[in-house]
Amino acid sequence: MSKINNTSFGEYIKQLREDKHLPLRKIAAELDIDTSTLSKIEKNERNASEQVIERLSEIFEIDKGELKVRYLSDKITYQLLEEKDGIEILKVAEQKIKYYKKNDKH
Amino acid sequence: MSKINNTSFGEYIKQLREDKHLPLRKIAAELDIDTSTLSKIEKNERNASEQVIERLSEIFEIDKGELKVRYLSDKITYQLLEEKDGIEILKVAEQKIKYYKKNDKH
DNA sequence: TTGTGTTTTGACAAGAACTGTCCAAATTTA
DNA sequence: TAAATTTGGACAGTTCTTGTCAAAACACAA
Repeated sequence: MSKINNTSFGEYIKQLREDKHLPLRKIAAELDIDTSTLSKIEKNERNASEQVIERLSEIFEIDKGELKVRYLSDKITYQLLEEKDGIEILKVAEQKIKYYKKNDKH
Repeated sequence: MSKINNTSFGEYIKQLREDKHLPLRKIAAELDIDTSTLSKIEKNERNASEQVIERLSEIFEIDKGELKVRYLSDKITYQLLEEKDGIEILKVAEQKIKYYKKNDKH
């Protein structure tokens, strides 16, 4: 199983930021976004763009792929949380992705 | 593993419709949507609303839950098809959903 | 407590994405 | 060929997302 825990994307980057005792203001400046936007990203109230994710991975020196996994898994979780058959939906999606990858259809 | 094959949602309902030799026009009327909209749904170019999915399940006498699984797994597959770590993202999402369900947090 | 820096919230306009709708072109069927 | 079916493009209306700003709420040292 994966080692990524159940911390949300927002909570995770907030944690990274606080570990380094940096204010939102500073990170937001480095990301070239508004402080309030970053605040909302940390509270999972706004999307993080591809660019923001990339810069975050640089700033905190973490793998970009891992960060994307955290981000996108969060989004999918959110989409399925109210669904009765959430887990089955994921299983079927997994089959489909494997099928498409196998057959080179992207 | 699930028994749902790798047919897309659109292809699937198109198949159901053609098996009964019914024109788009008729089904669209029953769904109370435009013929061209149904055409696009069958080609996966438009979203199917909750209501449309429900009516489709009635018209073709299939389980609504299964139809939703087909529909939503398609959407998720599409979101992840270009991602390098698609499968891992699904695994992490699965953990998260289980975690939330266990802790009753919806 | 006041003052200073930080974080959160709500509002707003601009832009993007999605919807239902119509019509004409293309395709299929008879 | 003619009729029916299917598809594609265009359109306005709506909803959702975005970046931006300013004020409110908060934390906390002096």
